Amino acid sequence: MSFEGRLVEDVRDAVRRAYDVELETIHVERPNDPEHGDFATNVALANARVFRRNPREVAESLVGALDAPYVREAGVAGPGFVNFRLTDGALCAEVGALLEAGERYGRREPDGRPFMLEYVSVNPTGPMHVGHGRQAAYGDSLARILEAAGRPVYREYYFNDGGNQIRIFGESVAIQYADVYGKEWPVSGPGAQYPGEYVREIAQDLADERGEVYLQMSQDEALLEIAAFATSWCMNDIQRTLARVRVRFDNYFNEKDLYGSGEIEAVISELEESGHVYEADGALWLDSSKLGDDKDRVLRKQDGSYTYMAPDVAYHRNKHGRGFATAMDVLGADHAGYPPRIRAGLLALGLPEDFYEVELVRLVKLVREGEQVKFSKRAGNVVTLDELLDEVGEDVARYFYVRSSHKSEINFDLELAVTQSDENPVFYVQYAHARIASIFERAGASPEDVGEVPAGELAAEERQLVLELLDFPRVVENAAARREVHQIPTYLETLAHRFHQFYTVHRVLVDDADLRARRLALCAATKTVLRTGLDLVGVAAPEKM
RNA sequence: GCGCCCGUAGCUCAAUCGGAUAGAGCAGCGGACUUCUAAUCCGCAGGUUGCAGGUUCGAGUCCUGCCGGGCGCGCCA
Repeated sequence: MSFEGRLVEDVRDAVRRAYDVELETIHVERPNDPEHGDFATNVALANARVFRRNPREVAESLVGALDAPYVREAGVAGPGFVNFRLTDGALCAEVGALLEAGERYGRREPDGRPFMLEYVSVNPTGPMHVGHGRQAAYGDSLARILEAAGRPVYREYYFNDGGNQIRIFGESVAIQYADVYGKEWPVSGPGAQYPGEYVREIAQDLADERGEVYLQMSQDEALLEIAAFATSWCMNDIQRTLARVRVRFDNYFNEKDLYGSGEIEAVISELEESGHVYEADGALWLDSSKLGDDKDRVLRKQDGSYTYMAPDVAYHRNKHGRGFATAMDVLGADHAGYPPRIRAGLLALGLPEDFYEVELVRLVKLVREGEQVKFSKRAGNVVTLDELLDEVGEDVARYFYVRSSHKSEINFDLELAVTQSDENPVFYVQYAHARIASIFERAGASPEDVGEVPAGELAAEERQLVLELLDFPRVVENAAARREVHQIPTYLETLAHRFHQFYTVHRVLVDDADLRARRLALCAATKTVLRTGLDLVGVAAPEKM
């Protein structure tokens, strides 16, 4: 158990002894100012009313009643905080426990029903762009963090290879394909066409692989096959890019399967039985306005075809049927209108309210030479994720994507990203790791060989470093519970800073055997946590830089 | 107009779900390498946390109202 957990229990005991009162929540935290001790609690302040005494007085009696051998010093401060200072021996022992746990430190064993996480899910009509990159980085990191926090995670990518967008996309490719042979493809309508060089590339590949056949067969038939070729081409492209940024999925779920299995019809009739649907203007509506949405939504259009909502509700229903405790969608902020209607549909089906969860990831604003780059798929001036990766590298991209809260917009200055890459905080963290590796190389030892941690007095920088290391499990837990991936980078930067401070002041490879062993243990522990933390956001921990 | 999200140092962002003197990086200025990697460290400067109220021992954090920005509000996906 962590010090925090132990302290909470011992403070609870102290309260019981002093006042014969049972408190539910006791908050222990690490003060900002080291002068205030290693840990502090505000129980006296928060519960002054319960005790009917002034907070400082309460704090005094709690200090008197506290029985915790690992606490060297407990004192009252400020308006009524109780500050704790731990013994160096206990801190050293904790570092030993950390090393014992190794890669498992900060991680819990997976337990409970699996958590379904859906992310990216971009339509196979083009390459991934920089906005998708952020969703991929966030989603994959969140999956890793949830797993570390003990939730088994199943990662799924939902893709649509039918529907209107795909038809238009197929036609766009067909036009270019015909052009390869100097022919013109008869356009079916005024619909939008996909711009971008990759359309031509697909058409060329199609021509190279299959030849002229599609110019001979019926147009409808040809279009189907061309669209199939094109979407599969794009899926390959997307998967290659994802692999490049170390983002993986357990399953790719195909929308077409929902049509084939009859699940959509089943869901529609179930909704009809629920009494939440009605017919109007020749269409079938869901009374979603009664289920938290802004207005009612159409499920089946006048022409008898479904809106996208029908398969999407069926899809989430399908997730529930597969036994997942939670289904979370990671979506771009431009899809903010989507969750309320899906939620409405699921509520109508009688699914529990907490089954469906959504995290919206803000879009990435691209800046080039101080000016914002407006881009849209339609205009064809997208900056692809691959281009970004070519410029800044995988580690920088992944780290930058998740460094700030997914709820805030980020500006990505392309020029700056390249020219200032040396000052990127990701290198700061990686450098700390490489520095430690270098110490072990010099010592002719391996971090795995570090055994017992000889107890002894710790210098201020060592204390700060140890306390930071011991905070890691809480950070992971917190990041998972709040779905805040950016807490990991924030933590890693603080930890790296603590290490660099320690490194500057204290020499590790000294003659004194105990001191050397203790400092090597500190280094090994830091290295472990840095590597684990970097892994949680999919960034490499280099041995050399 | 309605709904959701966001306004924190010149810039990019944090702030442990109400705690003590709001912190980092970059940019600026000044220091520190004959010793394990100076991609580092230390110091200085930089703030009315958009504005105005409210809740209480205590507010960047919670409530209300404004101001400013983003996104959404299709029988498109």
